[in-house]
Amino acid sequence: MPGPQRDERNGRAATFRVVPELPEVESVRRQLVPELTGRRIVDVWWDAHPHARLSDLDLAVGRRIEQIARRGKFLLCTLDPTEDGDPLELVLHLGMTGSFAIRPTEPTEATPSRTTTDHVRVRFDLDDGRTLRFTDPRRFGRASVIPAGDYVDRIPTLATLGPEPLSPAFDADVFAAGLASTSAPVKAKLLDQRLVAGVGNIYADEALWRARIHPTSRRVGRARALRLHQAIVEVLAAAVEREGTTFRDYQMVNGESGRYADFLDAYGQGDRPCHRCGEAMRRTVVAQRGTTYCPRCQR
DNA sequence: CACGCCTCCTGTGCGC
DNA sequence: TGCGCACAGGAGGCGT
Repeated sequence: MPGPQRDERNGRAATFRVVPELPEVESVRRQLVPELTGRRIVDVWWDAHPHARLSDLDLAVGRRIEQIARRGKFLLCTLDPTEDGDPLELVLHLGMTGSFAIRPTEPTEATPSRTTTDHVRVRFDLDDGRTLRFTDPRRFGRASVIPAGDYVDRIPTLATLGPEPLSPAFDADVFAAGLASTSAPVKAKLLDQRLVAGVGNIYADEALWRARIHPTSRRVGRARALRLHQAIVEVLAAAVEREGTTFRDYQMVNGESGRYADFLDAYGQGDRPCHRCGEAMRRTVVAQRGTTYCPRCQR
């Protein structure tokens, strides 16, 4: 699951968190499936906060988790139908800093005092004596129970979410047409979630580097769009295969400076030589997001 | 509608 | 040592 990682930038070590994107969320999903499928939720607690994106979680009490699917960066848990036959759905989003843990259920009298500092935002007590904890320091995550599939009214972003990039629904021609009919920077369109689902800041930079497209490019012709389509699929598929581990642990080389493994070619590579042409990678801001690219091979 | 800027939040690094 | 500030970003809101 996403967690603190080592960074080495300009000779200084730093820690930061891996922001979960499609591969990381898929990895989390695969870990949750064997633990949660078939389990009944017997009690729920959640953090009341003015801006908490947590809603109607009490509706999950008494329900059984039937399936855990993923759309983009969302986890979708099907709950069994209510007495009147309406199936419910638990929608989860990790935001920037969300993570899950499954632990033995603690006695209720032992828990309240811990809630302010441990950043646990939601607890789902399960019928097997364990608790699913949703921890989210920055509160950008979300957890909502909705009538199954009622995205248009309840979670519009899900209703307008683009195709899954690792499925046949991600059509190259549709993608190219979508890029052709816009004036926004191509990176903004990748982050937008409507052209393609699940791409975030890291894999947007990686895919653009691989396709040799400048992140601020506002005119992406068909040939480059097809290249980018292919790059998105390759970058995400490779990351899913690595179980969403975006970064490998910081490693020392001959007792000198450490470096990333070769997983990342763009993100976080500012000032380093481009893995393809050796030019110094450059850092800028696109769509209010830190962006790294090669000024020579990405035009 | 499309685009793009602003805000939510908090841990962390860095300058002084 | 400690203070204050900048920075990180997914998604939602809002102004143009």
